[in-house]
Amino acid sequence: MLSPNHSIPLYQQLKDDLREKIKTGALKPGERIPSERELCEQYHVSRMTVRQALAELANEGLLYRTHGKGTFVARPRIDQELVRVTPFESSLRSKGLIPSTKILGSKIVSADYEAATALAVPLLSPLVNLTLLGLGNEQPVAYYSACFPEDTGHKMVAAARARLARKVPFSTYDLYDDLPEVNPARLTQSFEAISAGAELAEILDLPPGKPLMHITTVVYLDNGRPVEYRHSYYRGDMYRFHITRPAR
Amino acid sequence: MLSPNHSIPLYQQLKDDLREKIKTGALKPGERIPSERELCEQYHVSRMTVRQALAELANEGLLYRTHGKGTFVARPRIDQELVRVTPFESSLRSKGLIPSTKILGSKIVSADYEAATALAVPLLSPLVNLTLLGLGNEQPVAYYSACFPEDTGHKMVAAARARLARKVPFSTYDLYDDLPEVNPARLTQSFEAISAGAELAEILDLPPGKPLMHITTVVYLDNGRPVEYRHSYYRGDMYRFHITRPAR
DNA sequence: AAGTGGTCTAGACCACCGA
DNA sequence: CGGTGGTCTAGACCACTTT
Repeated sequence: MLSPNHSIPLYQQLKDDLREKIKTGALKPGERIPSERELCEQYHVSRMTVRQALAELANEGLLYRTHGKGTFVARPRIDQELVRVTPFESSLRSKGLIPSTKILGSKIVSADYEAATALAVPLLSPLVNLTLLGLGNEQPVAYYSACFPEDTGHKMVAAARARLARKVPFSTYDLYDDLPEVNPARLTQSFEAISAGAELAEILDLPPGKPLMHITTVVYLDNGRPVEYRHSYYRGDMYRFHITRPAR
Repeated sequence: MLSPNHSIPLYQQLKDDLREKIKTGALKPGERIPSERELCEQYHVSRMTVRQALAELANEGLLYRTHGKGTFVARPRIDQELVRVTPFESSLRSKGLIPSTKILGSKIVSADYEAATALAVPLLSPLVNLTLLGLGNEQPVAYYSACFPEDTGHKMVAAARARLARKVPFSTYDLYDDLPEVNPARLTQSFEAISAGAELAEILDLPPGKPLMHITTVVYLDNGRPVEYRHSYYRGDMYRFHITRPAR
C-alpha cells in the first residue's frame, strides 16, 4: 500500500515499489506486469499517476511496453541493444584483480568555465567536488574527479562514504543506485587518448608519458538538467571500453 | 496552430513545433519559453498535453525545467551528433585541417583467430584486407586496417578506389554509403588508449610512445551477420570521440 | 500575492492485439 | 469481442520562486 504521506509523490512510491519487485525477482524478466487499470485499483491511484510511473521506468529501461499487449519487465542490461560502458568492478575482476576504491577528497569548489557550462550554472557557483581513486590489487588504475551541484553533491559524497564503510568498491556511476531520488536519464561522454602528465602519473603511480584514457562525462536527469560533470582517467593498459550501437 | 488531424498526436505536433523554433533560433538557448498555461491557450490543448510534450523535450535534452521559475531552452550540447562517432571528414575540418585519404594497400589475407572469430568464418578463410591512411593537411592522423569476407571486400575496395579517383576523403565508415546492397545495422566497438609502437609510429609519422586511440570495430548487417572487422588507430592529440547514450 | 512547474483525479475516446 | 496501452480533457491542490 502506498503511504498517503505526501512528502513522497505517489508515482515515485509506485516506481520504487516496482523497481524493488524487479530487483528481488518478484517480477521476472519478460514477465507481464499488471495492466495500468489493475495497478490503479491495487494502489488506489488514478491512471495518469500509474502512467507516469510506468513511462519513467520504461524510459529508464526497466520495462518495455507494447500497445494492445501489455507492459513487460525488460531483459537485464546485456541483452539490450543499449550502449553500455563496462562498469568498474566487473572490468577489473575479469582481469583477476581485486578492486577497491579510495576517496581522495571532497570539497567545495567554485565553478570554472567548463564546469559551469556543462552543469548550466553561473560561473563561480559553489559545486561539490569528489575525487576517487580506483585500485586493482591495491595498485591505482583509475582516477575520477566529479563535480555536482551542491545539494546532490553532498548526497553523493555521503553515499560514497557509506559504500567505503561497507568496503564495497564503486565508481561514481554506481553511486546513483544509492540515491533513488536522483534518476540519471542520459549522458554524454567524450573519449580521448592522452599521455600521463606529471600530476596524473604520480596519482596513478606510473611513469609520465604512459597512455591514459581520458573520459569526460556529463550526466543528465530526466528533467533535462545536468547533475554531474566528470573527468575520468584510466590506465590505458588496464581498460577497454566496449560499446554496442546502431550503425549510422 | 495544430492540425486537428488526429493522425499525428497533439503533443507530438507541439514537440515538433517547439523543436523547429529552437532549431531556427526563434527560441534561443537560455531563453524562457512560454509557461505551460500560456502554451495551453496558444495551442488550444490541455495542460497534460503540454506537459507531455515538454517532459519529453526535457528528457531529450532540448529543454530544462525549474520549479517555480519556468522552462528554458538548453545550451546546445557540446557534441552535435547523437549516438554517432565523429566521421572522418568533419572531425578534421572542424580543426581547420584539410582532410584526404590514401589507400595503403589491399590484399587477400587468411583469417587469423581474431578475425575468424569476429567475422564468424573458418580459420584461414580468405579475407580481403584494406588499409587506409587518413591525413590532415597531408600529415597522417589515422590508420585503418579492415578485413571483409571476400565478396563484400572486393566491392569495398572498388568503392574506395572510386572515392580516391574523385579525390573525396573517406574512412571505411563512409564506404557503406556507396554500397546500397550492404546495410550495416549495428556495430560493436572497443576503445583503448595505447602507446604508438615502432611500426605505427612510422606509419603515422610521429615519435614512438605517443598516445593513440585504438578502436576495434565489428560491423553487423541487419541479418545479424558480421561484415567487417577493423582496427583503427587515431592520433590521440587529433581526435575526440563523442557519444550520447541513455544512462544505466 | 502572483506565477511557475509538480502532482493528481476521474473521467473519455482511440488504436492495437488476441481469442 | 474485451483488454491493453496511447492520447486527451478540465479541472484541482501543492511547492517553489519572484515581486
